[in-house]
Amino acid sequence: MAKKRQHRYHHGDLSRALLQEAVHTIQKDGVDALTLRQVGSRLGVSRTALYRHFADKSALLAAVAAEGFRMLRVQLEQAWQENGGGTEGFAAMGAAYIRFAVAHPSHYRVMFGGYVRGAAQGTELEREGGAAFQALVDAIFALQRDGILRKDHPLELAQYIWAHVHGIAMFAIDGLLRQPVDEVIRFSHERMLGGIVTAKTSDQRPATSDQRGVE
Amino acid sequence: MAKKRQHRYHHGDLSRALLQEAVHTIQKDGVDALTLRQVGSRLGVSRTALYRHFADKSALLAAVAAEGFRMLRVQLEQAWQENGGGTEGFAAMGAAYIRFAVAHPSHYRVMFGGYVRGAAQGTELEREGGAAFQALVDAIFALQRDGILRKDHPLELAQYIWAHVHGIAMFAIDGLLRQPVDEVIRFSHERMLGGIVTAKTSDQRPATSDQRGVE
DNA sequence: ACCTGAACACCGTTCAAGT
DNA sequence: ACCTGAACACCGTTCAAGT
Repeated sequence: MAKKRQHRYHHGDLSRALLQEAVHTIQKDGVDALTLRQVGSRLGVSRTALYRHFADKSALLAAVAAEGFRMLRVQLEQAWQENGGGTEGFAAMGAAYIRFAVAHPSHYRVMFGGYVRGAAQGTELEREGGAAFQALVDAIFALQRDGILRKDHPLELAQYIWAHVHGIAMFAIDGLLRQPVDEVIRFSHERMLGGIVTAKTSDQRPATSDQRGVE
Repeated sequence: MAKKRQHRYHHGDLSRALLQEAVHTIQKDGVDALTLRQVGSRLGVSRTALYRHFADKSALLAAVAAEGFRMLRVQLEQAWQENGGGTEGFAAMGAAYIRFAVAHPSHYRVMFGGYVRGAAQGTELEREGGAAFQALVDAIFALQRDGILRKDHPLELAQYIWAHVHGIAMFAIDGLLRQPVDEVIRFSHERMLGGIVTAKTSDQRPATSDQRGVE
């Protein structure tokens, strides 16, 4: 519709606009279709204007990923707190994770697509990613303290749980889930807590010596 | 190394050579660094020779993914059978999955990197991917029949398990695992079977919040 | 500071032409 | 059938130059 050409400099927050436009493009056509030139021209800006705000293309993608981790962390913390922690909060957190991925697939794909390999030392991305993971670790601490979860090494347990929701999230995004996502969330939560072996009527589990070998 | 220029046509199986060279490049420099021109020139072949064997770049990647799924399926079936099925076979299968991903990260990344979106209808890729998944479903059928696993909907259960090993595999490939991969495999298998809730059925509240992981 | 056009060294893909 | 070089329409990135 013949967007009027701006001969003035880009007014507001170009950095933010570039980020949004990149996310929008990835959402619509995939990350491989993202070109800096098109992002610029969509915004009525020169194709090199972007370099005033991002070092290069991978820096733009790193910014997308960092934003994604920040949004994810907020969702996770919110889900935990609004449900008062505990088993309820844990379930809500898992659901929030998967729903975030489904709601923001382009962010999610960039976050875990390996586009951000080398750029991850001491950057905003690393910080935000670590903070999101920490939100889960904190929840696990609390659940262990309250005797709800096993007293495994918290980091190992967090990794176990994160890997699972990550796998579900990726399948959901890729359209590989055969059941509705809410059903998968429910099933996953239940089986994650209780395991997948046949439910014994008498006793719970064989005796795996009360304490696991430390370290 | 001044590879002698071949003025004759490429002798043997160019299709196979292209595939191998592509995998090698992805392994070394990542999938974004893969260029058809370089693959051709590495093989001492014109940069358009590839189009006699693959429709385009995404077809080449689809072939990499299909090969990956075929190799994975073989590994899974072998692990299951060589361990005589049952709980042992199941554990071996999970370990084989993760070890495959670690041993062939470039295949694995292409298999699940979303590079193969649209091209997946009725193709070799879809067939191979389906066959690999079926190997897991077959094992689950057997485990349910033998009363080892809960009688959940097999597909749902297979998806639950696959999502988990997939998540672990991705983390392993991305270098995000904080523990040795074999330890993660052991831990995952144990918790997947038995769940993550506190094992104690009797009351017993001994825990005075023992040593937390000091990370 | 922030933006610009021109230029460089690349891409994937097509196509008429060779053997 | 299989391979080739030239050509087309793109890229990311750099840089001297504008305001």
